[in-house]
Amino acid sequence: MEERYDAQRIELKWQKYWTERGIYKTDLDPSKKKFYCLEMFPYPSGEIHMGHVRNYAIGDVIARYKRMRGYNVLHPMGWDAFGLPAENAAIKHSVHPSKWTYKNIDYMKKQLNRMGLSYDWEREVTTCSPEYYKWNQWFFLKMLERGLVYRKHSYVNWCPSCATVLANEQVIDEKCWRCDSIVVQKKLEQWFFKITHYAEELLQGCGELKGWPERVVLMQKNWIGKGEGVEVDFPIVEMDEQLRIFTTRPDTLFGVTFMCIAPGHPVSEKLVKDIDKLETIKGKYGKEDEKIGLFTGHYAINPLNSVKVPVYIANFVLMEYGTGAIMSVPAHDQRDFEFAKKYDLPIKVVIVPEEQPQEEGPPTHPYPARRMAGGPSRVEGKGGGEALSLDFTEAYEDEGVLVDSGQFTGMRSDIARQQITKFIEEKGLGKAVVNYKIRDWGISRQRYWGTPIPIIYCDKCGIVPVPEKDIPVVLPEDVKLTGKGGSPLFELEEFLKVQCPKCGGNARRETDTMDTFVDSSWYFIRYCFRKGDIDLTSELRANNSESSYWMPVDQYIGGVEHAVLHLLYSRFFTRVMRDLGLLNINEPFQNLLTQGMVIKDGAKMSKSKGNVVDPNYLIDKYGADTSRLFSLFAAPPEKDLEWSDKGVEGANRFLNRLWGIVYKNHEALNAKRKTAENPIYISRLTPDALRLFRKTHQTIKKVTTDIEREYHFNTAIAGLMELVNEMTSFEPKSDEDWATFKFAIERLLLLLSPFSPHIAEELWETIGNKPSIFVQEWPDWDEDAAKEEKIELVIQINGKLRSKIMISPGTPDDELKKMALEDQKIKEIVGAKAIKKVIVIRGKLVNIVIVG
RNA sequence: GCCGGUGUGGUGGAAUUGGCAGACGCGCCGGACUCAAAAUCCGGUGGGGGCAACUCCGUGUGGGUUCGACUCCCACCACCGGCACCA
Repeated sequence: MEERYDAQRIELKWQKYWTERGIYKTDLDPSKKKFYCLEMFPYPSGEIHMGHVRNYAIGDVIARYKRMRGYNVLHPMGWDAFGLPAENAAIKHSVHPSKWTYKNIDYMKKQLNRMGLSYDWEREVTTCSPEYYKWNQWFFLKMLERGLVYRKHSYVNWCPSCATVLANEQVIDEKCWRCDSIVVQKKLEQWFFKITHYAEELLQGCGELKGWPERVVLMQKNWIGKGEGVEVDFPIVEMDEQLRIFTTRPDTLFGVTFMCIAPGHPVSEKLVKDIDKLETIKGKYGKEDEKIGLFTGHYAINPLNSVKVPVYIANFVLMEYGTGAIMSVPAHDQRDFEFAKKYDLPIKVVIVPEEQPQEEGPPTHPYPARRMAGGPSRVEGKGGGEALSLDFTEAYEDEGVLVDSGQFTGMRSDIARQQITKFIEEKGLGKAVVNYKIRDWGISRQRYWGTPIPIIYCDKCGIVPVPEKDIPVVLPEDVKLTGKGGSPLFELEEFLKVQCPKCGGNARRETDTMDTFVDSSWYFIRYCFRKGDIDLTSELRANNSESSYWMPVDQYIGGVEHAVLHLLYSRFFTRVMRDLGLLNINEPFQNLLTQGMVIKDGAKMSKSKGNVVDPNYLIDKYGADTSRLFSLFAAPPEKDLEWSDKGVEGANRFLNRLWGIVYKNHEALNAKRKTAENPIYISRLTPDALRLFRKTHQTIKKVTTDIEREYHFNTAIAGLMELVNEMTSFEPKSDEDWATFKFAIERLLLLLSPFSPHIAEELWETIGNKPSIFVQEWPDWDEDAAKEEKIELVIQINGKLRSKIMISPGTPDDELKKMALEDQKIKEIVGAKAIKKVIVIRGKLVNIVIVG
């Protein structure tokens, strides 16, 4: 054994050993309980960063721990390999995206292996390979058959200089993330996945996500955005048109003083003759800063009270939500209020704050001032209270009591909502409806490096899906990427020109590719099988298929930035696949851990801020074990991790100390076969040895429960450090001492092995055990052995710490009370004062309550 | 604006059910080793007061509940994150 801890040497040694023995290869084994441990796969950008190190260190600890716990663990890794950066690199460096991507994968795979991660590489997924994206196309075709894919015109984010559609997340402050051009809205014909078909189910399914962080579930719920309300038809005066509106506040229907419709609303062109003015409004559509409107000259009738109200075109009304038309109640909606002020429209109050019972004081005002907050107030005088002051500064949007609302006057607003809805339905004026904020998922991208959409356009037959037998539609490689915009596929005749599968005539292929989020929506299902060109659907449909064994994922780990998009899409895809008879689960991810960011100098590490720490440098200098240990020790996984050079050195120091202890004793440890597990030894232990023995059991307990309880690795590692501190001050002399010492070291190495696998494996061998430590079982602790012989009893007087005494655990309450009262210090303080009460918490404390 | 989260020493963070606040690490201070330094090892380290035994204060702020509150309740402040004309 070498005196110096040489991380590089032992890490290479054991990585080679593990790979050669294939100890991470996983097979289906129905006799064992399965555990599917998954980390979000990386985009092969070129190099791993600290975020990856943290993410994958967390996942690896869980995978290794579960394996030692006897689970059959699936722990795979792959590459989210399609995407725009590859195209950018291609243009900049004149390399093909494919070459660039595969080169990056090669390098990053080496980096991951240097971290000593326990992946089964035989299941590696690379989304840009035809054998993978073929199934994107297959799903597309099946969804098309089922009406879950459709094509429509819609507004999309368009970068004029790149000449491509951008995803929402690629638009930063209304600018293109790549070239900083202002992104515009452009109407384009695009392919959509009908995720809204599953909106209700995805919302309901949130209830099943017990193992997810609450905030992520909440973000999903908010994203789906269910709104229950009612649609009401307002007839337009002197026209054969109904204006259908949606509202969640039917209780305010009597307060309608005007109507607004979206500039893109189909009726808008019928109502407005001045097209120029309409275009002006359209130009300001969706702009948050100002509300502008245009009076159409037309009026509509409120079907509830037959009041005639003017109809406006307004830029703030969205075509995409509800019906694209609203009833405006300025007294009870802030936006309507602002609009009414601007265009001098009437404001009619129909809800006032509910009367609160006043406990004291004269009833100077019928409503508590606190709740009025700038809202409407009643003017004293006119008996019935119908006269209301209108000089308030903002809309009153809270609940209250209806006034001036016909037969519903006096009703509480929440009840009125139900009653008016019922009334509308009975009279046939409209119907109760549910709206969702979630929109269908536009998947068309005018990019090259993605999955070709398997569609053919024929002049005679129209839109023709590529027949199933003809997929994959392979992405051609011999293209020229100029960066001038537009898909290079458009220039490629061999790709573009195709025979129509229906009529055999000349036809043209779709040149758009799929959003890369499609790739990542089901990759975790592909991992259930070996890599290669498999017939995925037959594998999925097979009896006792590997997917039914492995799915769902037991633990998913990744950044919170995917809280909505990727996780929502995956939940959607899982349901689609279920309905295609390919899966028998509803939710793909049982438990989700969203790890925090890696922070340096108060900001997320990023190249533009120049505060990145290169994992290569870290592993070169300290080794993978130190790097892993630090990233797990510095903060609990779900919190942000503040980078600290000194902290890394601390982690390294700990491993060095451990190495030193073993080095100092390795010959003796190797010679001594026996460990202290045998109770005969225990009875003969010296007090020092007994203390170490007890600490060892306590540490097993602590580390195990810390891992089980919310993966609190930071405190688990702190426990390991305590045990090492204990060992440092222990000098074995007798056989019993050595047995105790060896026992402590062996347990420590087992407990350390998921965190810092190489050094644990090396020292395990050094002290005379056969590799691999990872075929060992996770150690158990003995509750009795972990128990302290004497524990401190805290004695408080009136809740303040006044004395401590040593007691035996299990001393009865009466005894504790007696001991506390007899304590010298306590006697002095209590003196002659009367004792009101004594509270005894068994094994912990006694609190004496005295007067004065 | 709406929703959610977080506030603990010089610092990253502990504290399982309301029961010793500050585990463990970093830093700092002192000591050992050394010609010296680094590394390593040993000891100390929330703040104020006291020679000392000891004592008072202390978990963002202000209240409350309780024998007892970092923990529960109410109000507020600060920071972080998500959504944002969603009718």
